[in-house]
Amino acid sequence: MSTNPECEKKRGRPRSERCHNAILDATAELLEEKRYRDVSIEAIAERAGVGKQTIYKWWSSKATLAMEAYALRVMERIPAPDTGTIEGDLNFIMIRSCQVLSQGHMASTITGLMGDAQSDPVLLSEFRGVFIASRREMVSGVLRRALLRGELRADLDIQFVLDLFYGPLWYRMLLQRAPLDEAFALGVVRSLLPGMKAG
Amino acid sequence: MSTNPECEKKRGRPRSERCHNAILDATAELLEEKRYRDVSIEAIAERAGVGKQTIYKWWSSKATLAMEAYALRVMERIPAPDTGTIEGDLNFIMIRSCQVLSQGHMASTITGLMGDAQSDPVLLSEFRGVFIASRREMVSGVLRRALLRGELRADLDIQFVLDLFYGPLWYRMLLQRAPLDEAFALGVVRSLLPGMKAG
Amino acid sequence: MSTNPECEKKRGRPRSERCHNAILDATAELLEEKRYRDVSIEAIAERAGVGKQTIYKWWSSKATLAMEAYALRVMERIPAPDTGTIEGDLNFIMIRSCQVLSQGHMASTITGLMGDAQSDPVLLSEFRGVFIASRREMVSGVLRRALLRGELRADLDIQFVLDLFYGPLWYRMLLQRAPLDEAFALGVVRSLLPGMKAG
Amino acid sequence: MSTNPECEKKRGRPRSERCHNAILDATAELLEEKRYRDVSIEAIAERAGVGKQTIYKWWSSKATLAMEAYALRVMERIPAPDTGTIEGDLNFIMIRSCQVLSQGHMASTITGLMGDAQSDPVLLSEFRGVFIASRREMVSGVLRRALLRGELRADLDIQFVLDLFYGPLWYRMLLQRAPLDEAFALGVVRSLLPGMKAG
DNA sequence: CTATAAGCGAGACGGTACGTCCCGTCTTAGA
DNA sequence: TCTAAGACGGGACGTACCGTCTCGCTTATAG
Repeated sequence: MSTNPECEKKRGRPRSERCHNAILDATAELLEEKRYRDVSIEAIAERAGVGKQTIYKWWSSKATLAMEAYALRVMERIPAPDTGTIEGDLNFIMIRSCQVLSQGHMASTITGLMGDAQSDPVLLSEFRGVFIASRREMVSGVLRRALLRGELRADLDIQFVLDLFYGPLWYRMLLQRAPLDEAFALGVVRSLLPGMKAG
Repeated sequence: MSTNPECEKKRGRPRSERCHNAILDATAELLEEKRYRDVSIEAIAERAGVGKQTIYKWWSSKATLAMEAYALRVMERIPAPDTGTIEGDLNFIMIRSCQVLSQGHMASTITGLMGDAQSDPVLLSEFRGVFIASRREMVSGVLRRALLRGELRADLDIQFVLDLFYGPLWYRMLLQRAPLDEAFALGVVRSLLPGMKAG
Repeated sequence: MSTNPECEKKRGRPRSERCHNAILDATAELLEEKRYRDVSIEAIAERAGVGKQTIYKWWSSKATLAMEAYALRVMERIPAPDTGTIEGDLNFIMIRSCQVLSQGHMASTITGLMGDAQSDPVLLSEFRGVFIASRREMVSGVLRRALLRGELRADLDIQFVLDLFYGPLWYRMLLQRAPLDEAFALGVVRSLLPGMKAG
Repeated sequence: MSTNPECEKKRGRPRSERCHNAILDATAELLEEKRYRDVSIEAIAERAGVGKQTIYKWWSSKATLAMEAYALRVMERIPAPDTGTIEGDLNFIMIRSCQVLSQGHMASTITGLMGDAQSDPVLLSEFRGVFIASRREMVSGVLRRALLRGELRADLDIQFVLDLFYGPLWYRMLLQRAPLDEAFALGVVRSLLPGMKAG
């Protein structure tokens, strides 16, 4: 994220923390005000009271910047649950995820990022890292715990289950065909569990 | 699709079929050569040997044009199967879908369209109509047939099943975390069927 | 003007008088509403309720059309005087000319026409014919009458005098440095007469 | 001319002198190659190897740019004479002016500028400043000198005389009815002097 | 206590594409 | 055959941002 700051030698004026934050804040603000597409680097720079070069210096693209500024903090709103049962855990996660992804320009930002990422493999993997991996790992942990408890089939392909789990959520978010409500969340979990349960 | 064809009156020079096609062809060509983002209306006009205005006259945006030019013809490559069993039908559809969506700049185009569509409800519903609805209806027919045959639970929520069916596919296509191969296709169907089957 | 209508044979639908006038009226109206530059053939056609082609059929350019529609009728507002003395005649003409050329978008139209005419010798000579020649001839007659009366030097170069007479008027109109008022009109005549008078 | 040079502050990258000149040169070149009307900002930018925006940044219109690029340097070709007599001075100025205004696309450029200027008071006064004022002031000086020498009537209205002096020249240039030759130049001076001389 | 080296704001710059306007030509149907 | 309507290729408009490039100023460490 925004290049490694732990440089061996450090001559010259050190990076301004104030400006770093101002840029991230401006980006987050603008992404809440308007759609990803309509947020320009130029506007971010102006809002942050910063030269464009300063942005380009630390972030390679609007996408990278947006991920750090906006997306990360959003992803963190879905913490790892521990209700004791796999059903409870998954329900919690799915309901929370639906809530978070329903908010504001979330869908616009995510699709925008995806669009940019399709052009750029590095960016795409960064995107996966930020938006996907951390939540997948969290759910992964939940599933492994359930396995240990003997709730789930021993031969479960966790990565594949994660695709089945998150797929419908993203699909609905992007298509906006129907709301990401609690009924949907519970339905997804209920439908997947039969194929996962032990016995 | 390129404005309504219900031309009650037909005064003035009629729309040129040649130019209509030239534009669609040029668009399709360019979308195969480069990413959605990098295809400009200007380039389409030049390739088609057409004035920009002529494009703007019939299509409101690059997205609308791209959908008509490129996407439609791609979607048609997934015909309705009839293997006799729900398992066979769904496997066929999913395998074909994976193949089609893996090709060329497909993912880039779709994400680009989605990005544009997030800004514009009209466009989004048009997008759903073109890319989603027709295939959903096709699968819907397959499921209803299986219902009549008694293969599936009578209380099945077909629309919801469709989300579960297509969700993982789109999720993988967009994230490019793993390939859309046959193993994946068969796995999705195998995982969903237990929760759908009668008895 | 607008091509000769007295064609020998006359098969097919005859030229519509209504539309001819509608075009001229629309042009005149628009030239009174806005500057020459800002009047487009397209706007004239629409205002006149006429196809563009109909305009192009009868007039070769906006300039030609404008001259016929607007300028001619203006020029006719400066009739030939006969006060009995050269001084009286010239004063009358100059005062009237100043009045007419001060009105509305007159200057804009004339400069616009001139601009177009600089590119096109045919148009320029047409312009001279419409705007210049008729008034020059009128003044020419006035001068010749005065010559016969013995008021003026016998060796007077009438064409040259006309340049001196009209030059300052156009110069002021175009530069708008100072108003085309009566003082100016009388001043011009008063200044030129000494060099023209007999004896 | 090209926005104020009174840059109190000078933050940011300074204006490129090279590009400033490249634009002016390109404009002058193009105005010598073709008519004012046919010179586009786009062509100027391309010829100068410059972005369009850079032009729009420093000049508000093609007219302003043309004046600075082309007209100014032309006007300077008519220096103030000092032959000792008013007749000699005026003859020199008029002959020179006729020569300069006869050259190339001069008439086209000037009429084009005038056409644009009729729409825009600011531009018109700028036009007067560039094309008119400096030469008028020069002639004004010549006349005042002659007044001091007692050659001219003490009550001479200099501004008015200037209209009489320059009017016929512009009139002929624009109408192209007759050439701006030496005979014409001498004729104008000869005709005006009687009304100006003292005694 | 300088020198050197970033970081930073400001903003000029070459460039690409945008969406619009109007040009002058064309192609229909109907008068 | 004329007309209204309007589609069409084309050219230029003026604007918005892109990413890069100077500048002068500021703020550090290294000599």
